[in-house]
Amino acid sequence: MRKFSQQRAAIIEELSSVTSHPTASEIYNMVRRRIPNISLGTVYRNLSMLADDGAILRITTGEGTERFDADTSDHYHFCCSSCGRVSDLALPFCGELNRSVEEMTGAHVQRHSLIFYGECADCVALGRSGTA
Amino acid sequence: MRKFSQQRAAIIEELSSVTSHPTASEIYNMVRRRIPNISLGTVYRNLSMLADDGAILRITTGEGTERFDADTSDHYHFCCSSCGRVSDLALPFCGELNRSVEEMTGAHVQRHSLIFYGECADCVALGRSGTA
DNA sequence: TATGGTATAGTAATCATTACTGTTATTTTT
DNA sequence: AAAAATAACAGTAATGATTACTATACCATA
Repeated sequence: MRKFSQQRAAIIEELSSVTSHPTASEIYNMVRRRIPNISLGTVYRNLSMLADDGAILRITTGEGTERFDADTSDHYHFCCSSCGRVSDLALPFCGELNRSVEEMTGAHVQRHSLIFYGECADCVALGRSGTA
Repeated sequence: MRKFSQQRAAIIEELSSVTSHPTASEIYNMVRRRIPNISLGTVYRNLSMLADDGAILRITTGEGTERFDADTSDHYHFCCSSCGRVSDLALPFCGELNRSVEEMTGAHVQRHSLIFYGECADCVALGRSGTA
């Protein structure tokens, strides 16, 4: 049975306290304020376990590093190519898509990931472009 | 102006000859049959340039390594968690989604990526599960 | 044929992530 | 509540994909 460690609790709490979809090392720095000698490996291991359990979401944007989200409700993301930020979208979730793909392919579909890429409103306003 | 090198031509040709969405090192091995001393760095650099130019597609599945696709038409992908294969889906493409997100957020949306995850029909039939 | 620009091969470096090892914490059993 | 069993930890080393670097080679044009 899975044991309840302070480290795992702190990771969940810190991740739940933000909406910024932090990376593993950002979470590491957040948790270190509470548990100064926590190991980066511990953060990675717990994030993986939690994501595998479905307790948190792992977001793969392709911009180098994985990001994590404590909000496990079905939703989609936007990733800004200029500042690198990832934000939630209030787009309706299409659960039926999974069923469509199953019928179309015979595969067993577990989930899908929909990510939009571009320049966020802030970056557009500031005239930034291209450079992360 | 961008120069047309044999290496780049070979990379495009090899990638166009398959529908398997190979990784950079798979493409490296394919091209090496024709240009034995081509460098892995050359493959990576050309794949990046081609993807940036929109001449090929870069597919980020989150299963460790990036994959590439010579088919640049708008389409979606399925990624099998058991065998790791990535396949094309004949799902209708929703270009209007980009516009919706723009109106909703004020961002400038360039593209979106929709990937389905699960166990492909072959793996379901063979009773494999979980292990890549 | 000299010049400037782009690409290349080969190698070294980077960086996110994972694996390993001996120790500590948590749970379960007595 | 002590002991036994097991999961998790800290710290560090290893892995592996990707990028950067450097000196050389190719190609076009003046």
